[in-house]
Amino acid sequence: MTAMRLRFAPSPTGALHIGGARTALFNWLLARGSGGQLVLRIEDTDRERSTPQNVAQIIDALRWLEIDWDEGPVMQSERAERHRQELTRLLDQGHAYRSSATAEDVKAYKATHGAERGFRGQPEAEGAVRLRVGEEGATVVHDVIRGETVFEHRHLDDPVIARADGTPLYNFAVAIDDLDAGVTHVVRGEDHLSNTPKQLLVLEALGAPQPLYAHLPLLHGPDGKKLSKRHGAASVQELRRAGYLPQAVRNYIALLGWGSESDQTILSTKELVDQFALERVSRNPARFDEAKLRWMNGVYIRSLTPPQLATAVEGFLEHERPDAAAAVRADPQRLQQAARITQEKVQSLAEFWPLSGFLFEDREIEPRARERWLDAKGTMSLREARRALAAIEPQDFGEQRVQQALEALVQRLSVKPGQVYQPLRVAICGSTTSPGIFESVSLLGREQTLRRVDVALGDGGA
RNA sequence: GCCGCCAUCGUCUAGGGGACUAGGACGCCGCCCUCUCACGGCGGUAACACGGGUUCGAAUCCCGUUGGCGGUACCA
Repeated sequence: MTAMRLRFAPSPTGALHIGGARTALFNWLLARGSGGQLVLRIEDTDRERSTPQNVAQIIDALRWLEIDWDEGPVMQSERAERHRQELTRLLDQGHAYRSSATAEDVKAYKATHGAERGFRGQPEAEGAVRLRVGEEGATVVHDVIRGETVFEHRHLDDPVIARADGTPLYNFAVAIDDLDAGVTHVVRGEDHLSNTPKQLLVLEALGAPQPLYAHLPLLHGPDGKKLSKRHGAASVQELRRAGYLPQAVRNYIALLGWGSESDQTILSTKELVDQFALERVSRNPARFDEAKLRWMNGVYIRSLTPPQLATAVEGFLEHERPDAAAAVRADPQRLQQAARITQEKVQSLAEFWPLSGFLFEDREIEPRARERWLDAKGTMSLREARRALAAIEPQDFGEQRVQQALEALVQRLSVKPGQVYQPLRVAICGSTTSPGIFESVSLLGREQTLRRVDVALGDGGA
């Protein structure tokens, strides 16, 4: 594959959304797969909505996703001189003209000339700069994903490419920037397809070479509407906060609008790089389905070694629950063991603390759990369990020994296992769900276990 | 309104004229495993938007309709 020059060019008007993340990923996969480069450009020419905070947030999100770039970030606003230069050329050569026509004027024009008729302004001394679009002919967008789309010039308005004060507008700046950056492939969302002829026309007026285009299908929320907060985690930041692993997010969003030839669902980043091809990208819009991401995240969590999971959990807690992070950091050994026994029970990093935090802190017993399992019968079982566990020497308090003791008790009492395990579970973790009871008890340790049982029994502590 | 893009299970998709009684994954349902929750295993549910063509033959090609989406800013 020949090396491709790609670019990811977000506008810093908000957080990096899932759609933007996918665009970034696709560009990155192409760059890495072809031995090419990826340029990061920040399109901040919208002075109203662009903020440095958003820039920082986008860069942070890309780093978290482990998507890196070879050049940039290039600030579009810092290229004003270049833009002005080319704008002047266009004006001088008569490819563009100034016009004070407003959106209202365009509307009025269409009312008399027909709605499908492109607007043509009269050159004036002042006003915004419009690119002259010919009456005849058409501009054809050759899209790697969609094939050819023909835009007839007579339907196109003379687009405004710069404000009256000379500052460039998107469709102009983007054409110049892609040109100067030597971009070979413009891979972006389908919402830009209608913009492409304008950019092509700018390039043509400049006598400049044109890149290849690939317009990705748009991403929607579960209801088919535009993705928004309402749909849960819609930005990369939110995904991170929800406890997803970056590699899982990469795998999942790669599958939105693309599928490997082998029909594989779980693909490592290397496999993604090796297998991704623009030619296999779908033309249909896709919906973001968090249920599948959750499942996939679980698969990735289970594929981690306990030390790796421990590290991920710690990083997550540091970000989301500093208090819990401190507790967990105080006992790295236990954290690793906790990771081991929790691994197959969670689908996100966020579930770790609720499920296994009891290994690091005392917890109130949930009222419903107490009601259900610490009644007269449960209390009796719990006393028996306490006795059985107390009989184990502290240094023998391993999983096997705990299991033996408890299983023997179940047998002796001739009750269902749950009749012994559930009250014990509730006593040590405050809830009816936890990692396996033998592992949990053993990890908690003899002393802590007995103490918590006593508290639950009302025999000690408070 | 106008210009344009798109249309296979609920969702992501495979499919590029006969291999399709339409395959995979998630979800959902059932069974098994089982100390809770999960994991895992097995099985099941479920789709070619509609109408015309073209063809011996269409999910696959063409046209139309409908629907969804995008653009239509001195936003990006």
